[in-house]
Amino acid sequence: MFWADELAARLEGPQVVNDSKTPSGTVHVGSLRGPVILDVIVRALRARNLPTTLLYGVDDMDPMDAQAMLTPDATERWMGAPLANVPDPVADCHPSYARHFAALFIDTFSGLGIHPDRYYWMSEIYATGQVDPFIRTALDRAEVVRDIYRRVSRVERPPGWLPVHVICPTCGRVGTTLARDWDGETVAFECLPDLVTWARGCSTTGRVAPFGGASKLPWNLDWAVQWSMFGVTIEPCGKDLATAGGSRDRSDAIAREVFDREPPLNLPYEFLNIGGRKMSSSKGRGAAAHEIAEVVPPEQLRLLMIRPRPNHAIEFDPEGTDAIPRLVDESDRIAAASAGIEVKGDLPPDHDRVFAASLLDPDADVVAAGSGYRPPFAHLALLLQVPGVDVPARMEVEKGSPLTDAERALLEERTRAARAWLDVYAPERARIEVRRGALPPAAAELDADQRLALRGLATAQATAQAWDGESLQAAIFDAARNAGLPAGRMFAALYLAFLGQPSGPRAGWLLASLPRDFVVDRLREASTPDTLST
RNA sequence: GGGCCGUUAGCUCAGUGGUAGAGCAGGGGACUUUUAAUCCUCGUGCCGUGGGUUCGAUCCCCACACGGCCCA
Repeated sequence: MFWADELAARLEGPQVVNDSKTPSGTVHVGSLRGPVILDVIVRALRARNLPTTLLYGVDDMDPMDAQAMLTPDATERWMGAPLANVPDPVADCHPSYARHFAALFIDTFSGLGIHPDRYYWMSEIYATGQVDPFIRTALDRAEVVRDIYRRVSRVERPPGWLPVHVICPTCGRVGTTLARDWDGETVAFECLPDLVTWARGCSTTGRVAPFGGASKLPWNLDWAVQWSMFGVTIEPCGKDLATAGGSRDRSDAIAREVFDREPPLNLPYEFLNIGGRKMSSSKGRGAAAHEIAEVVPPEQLRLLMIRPRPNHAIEFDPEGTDAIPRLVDESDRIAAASAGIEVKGDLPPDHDRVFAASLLDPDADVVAAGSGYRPPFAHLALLLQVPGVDVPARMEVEKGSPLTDAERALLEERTRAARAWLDVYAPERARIEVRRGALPPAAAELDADQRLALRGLATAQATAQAWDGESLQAAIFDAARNAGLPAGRMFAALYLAFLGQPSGPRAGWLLASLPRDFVVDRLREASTPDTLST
């Protein structure tokens, strides 16, 4: 059974699925695995007719911290301040740093078919006072919180430590303040210059009532508060948080012991690793996240992330490999099989469910979606490299009937992806290059029959009227026949003469894309043995 | 130091308590007009190592090794 269906089968009643993210800067495409997994779970629950809500939170009260410094986006001036209060570094009409980077991330959701029922922003939630009762409870039970940190994670907080971060009324930082002495209404605080290494407080001291947005809870309490506030029943989380004694364990304990509520079902998931993080020195390009989203169409990106079980790490290495064409091919096999078309080889269990989960539209007709014509990726990439080829027309010929609107849209999407793939990732052998400068050395392999046929083609084309793919393709077959050469060897001869390889794209169109003089000269050159010695 | 995952055909990965599978790559073949397409055909790999349970383990248990990632 598909893993999401297995999970859904164990559950009963209404479900609230939640996830949240700190908008600390640009994110890795691997960060999308969480949202995709969430979406697939929600679909599986709804397929069982369980009323299900998908929430997505933005933890924009979190400070700009050491994590943000790992991205190229952090600003020295604002280190320690809540991300919601940091100005947008790009100045493209977002009200804050948090809004800017959250929007970048969230905008990719709909492109991947992910549509949460509701987004919430913690800065807004805090401002409304909804968190106040939880802050009060946390302060009343500060010793319990301290004990949980000690017991679960072996983290020792100083005596008198309180689980709350006041937002400094002087400098606006939240990451630099230490609170103590909760009297039931206010806490004393200090904004310390050296509390953390990544931000410098302003030394202000005072007392404040930590409510209505004047403070924020530590992240582990925030998390548990979200569960209580929204009645969350399922919340998968990444392995970085799910490790023993880690963040999730602390929040689970806080939910139980501080807020008296059983934490939601966890489903730890592994990361999506993009192979060999090293920058490609040869091309000066890296395997960066946004590049992958450009090159892998959304349906295939979803498939990549959901086909393995969530607890399996995914190693994806598109750089100079055929990983992307293979992913697309696999997707096409699953699609065809889901439409009832016979395919070779094994399929994942419940392949039609896997296919449905990969589609952007949760209500899509699986059979209709799977039975459309899907141009093979590598073949498409090849055709795109021959100038002058009418790709849609070629695809109609190969399909055997006109393309539907959906098929045309798929072709366009794939054409963009294939071009980007050739541009950034494709291995050299997937690229074709006409050797314009000189006869490729490999042409020395040509035998007498092949040379004769090439010469015949040269003679015919020197004076031919037409210079287009169809005509040249026909002329190639004619020349082969006249020389008594099997068609396959004729084509091999042409590829050796022009590409230096024994095979290539449709030869007629390839030649038609080149100047006639060059083609005729090259054919003659290749057909003359003694030119090879120079 | 702790945790999770992995270790099966060149590569990517399925898999079941009963003498191992697929895709891709690769080899071979077919094709007088889809010629890096299409079709046919070819896979004996100590299923990481060592123990244990069992009539029998790649699949269960225990160690260990190696690899990856994460937490501290």
